[in-house]
Amino acid sequence: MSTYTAIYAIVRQIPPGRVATYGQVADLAGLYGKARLVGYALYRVAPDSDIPWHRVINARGQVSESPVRYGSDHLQRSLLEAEGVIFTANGQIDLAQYRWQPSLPF
DNA sequence: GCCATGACGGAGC
DNA sequence: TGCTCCGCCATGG
Repeated sequence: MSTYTAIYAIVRQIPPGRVATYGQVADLAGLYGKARLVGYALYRVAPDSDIPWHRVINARGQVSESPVRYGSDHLQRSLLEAEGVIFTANGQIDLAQYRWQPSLPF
């Protein structure tokens, strides 16, 4: 049982076609203000897991790019588009439309 | 055990 | 809206 266990549990609850921000996941996991840990947790989990890591984006509605990802950000965008998430010409996602709202009934 | 780093967020300009 | 700086804390050397 580690700190990341809560993070993984939250990410697994994100339904297809929806996205959540790092800060939102951190908050739901009881780690308000510690969004960095969420990013680090997803970096550790890797894509060979059953966790929908691609549904987690930053607060700006964009896919975070980093040298350590070696272009997996492109994969993330493809996975989201496959679920019906539309990207703007600026490479952003309309959070007002796609942000996961766990408090509201589906 | 200390130091640098990082898939981030928010405040300040 | 965009850039810079600081705080957060787990991980690796």
